[in-house]
Amino acid sequence: MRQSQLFTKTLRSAPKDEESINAQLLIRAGFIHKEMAGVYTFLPLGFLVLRKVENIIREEMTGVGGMEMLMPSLQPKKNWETTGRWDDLDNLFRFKSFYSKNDYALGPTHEEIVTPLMKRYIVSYKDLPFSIFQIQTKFRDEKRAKAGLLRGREFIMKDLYSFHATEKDSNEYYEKVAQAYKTIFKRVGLGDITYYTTASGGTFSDYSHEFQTLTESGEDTIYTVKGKKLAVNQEIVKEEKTWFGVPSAKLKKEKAIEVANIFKLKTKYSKAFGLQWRDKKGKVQDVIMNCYGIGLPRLIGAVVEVFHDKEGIIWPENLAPYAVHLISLKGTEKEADRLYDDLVKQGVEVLYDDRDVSPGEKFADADLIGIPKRLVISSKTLEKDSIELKMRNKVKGKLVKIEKVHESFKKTI
RNA sequence: CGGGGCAUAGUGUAACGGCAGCACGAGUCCUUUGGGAGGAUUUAGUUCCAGUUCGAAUCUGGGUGCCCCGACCA
Repeated sequence: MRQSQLFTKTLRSAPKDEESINAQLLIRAGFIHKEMAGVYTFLPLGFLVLRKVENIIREEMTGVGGMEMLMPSLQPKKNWETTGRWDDLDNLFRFKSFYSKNDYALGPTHEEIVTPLMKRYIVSYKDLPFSIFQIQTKFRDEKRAKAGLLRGREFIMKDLYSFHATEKDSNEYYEKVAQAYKTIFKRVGLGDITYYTTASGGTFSDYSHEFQTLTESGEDTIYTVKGKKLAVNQEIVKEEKTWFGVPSAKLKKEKAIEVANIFKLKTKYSKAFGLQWRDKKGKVQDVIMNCYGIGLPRLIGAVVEVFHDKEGIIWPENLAPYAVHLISLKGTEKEADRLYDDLVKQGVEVLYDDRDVSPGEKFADADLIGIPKRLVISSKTLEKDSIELKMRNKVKGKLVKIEKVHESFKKTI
């Protein structure tokens, strides 16, 4: 991508109505645009990041056997009445059609769609187990949208639903997906600071777990167990005296963002909709369900909250919109064009700053946008038949022979 | 939903109740090019509705929007 063609511009200062770091940096750098509180447009740069996250999640969900599909956001009132959530779920978007006067919900989650749907397909023990997932826009009428991408009213979520005959199978699969989630957080660069916690929701049990990423801007408080990759939610600390043999008083208090949440739904929804299966003797039993969610924008927001400095974003390699930011300084247009074409041919994702602006502006924008590798080509570097490579997370760069980069970027850098 | 705050050009910020100004951005021209360059010139704004007043960005009332704290968060 030639930066001169990119229609978004960077902003020197953040809009004054954004205080969260993720929103400030993502808006300034031109990744997102706020349409209203809790609702953002993903601009070209942001969309590339979104696609990266999406593909990582897709790979891992497919890896645990999830079959991808797509369910509707627009949903009938009836299904929500069946589970009682039309009245009980306070952040459910509900509205009436102007013409037909029918009531609709905008899906905040999809148990009300997927459970009755599966009645068509689940009949006998032979049909179980399996899981499906989608990556789709959710709507939640949050009383208070906040912190940029961390809590929106419209956001893209990956939701996986699994269907089982037995509790044992359900529990085993639950663990399998939890492992896949750990891999996802590792791949997006948050592995070291993301904790698998027992959630506070509902009964104190193993019904539900959260993945909490440590960061100062987090809205949750968790207690971590020293030396172990374990953490507990605040509410549970109050209820329990010890946790994995550690006295509650000795747990370390930390702030975190809830980046994912998984639930054992048991038979709650299958009972509501009559989703059942027949065993070998023909006996009818309720299907056991689990669900597993990750909010994509929130995950991106969390990554920015964790990886940034004064100058801007520092993308983990797997999420960066481009692998390389190629910057050409005055008088090197020909060489830079040639290198850009070669890199594109080699399949390298490159943002090429070919704009006619001052070097300082190019460097400042590169730092703000936060692509991991920066290549600068200038008359200085060309004197040494070289190009300067600087990593976004390092202070100093180094010279690399330009011919080698022409031959193979991957082998050289 | 309770509490607090804010609303002026694309962005950031000024203006006693009396001509809406500055910077950045954007456009044009010239010069400049290793850490947000300089000159000339152009462009664009008072959240909405009422009220008070000779006169309102400014005062009053209401609406709307946004931010923050709390509550909530399948």
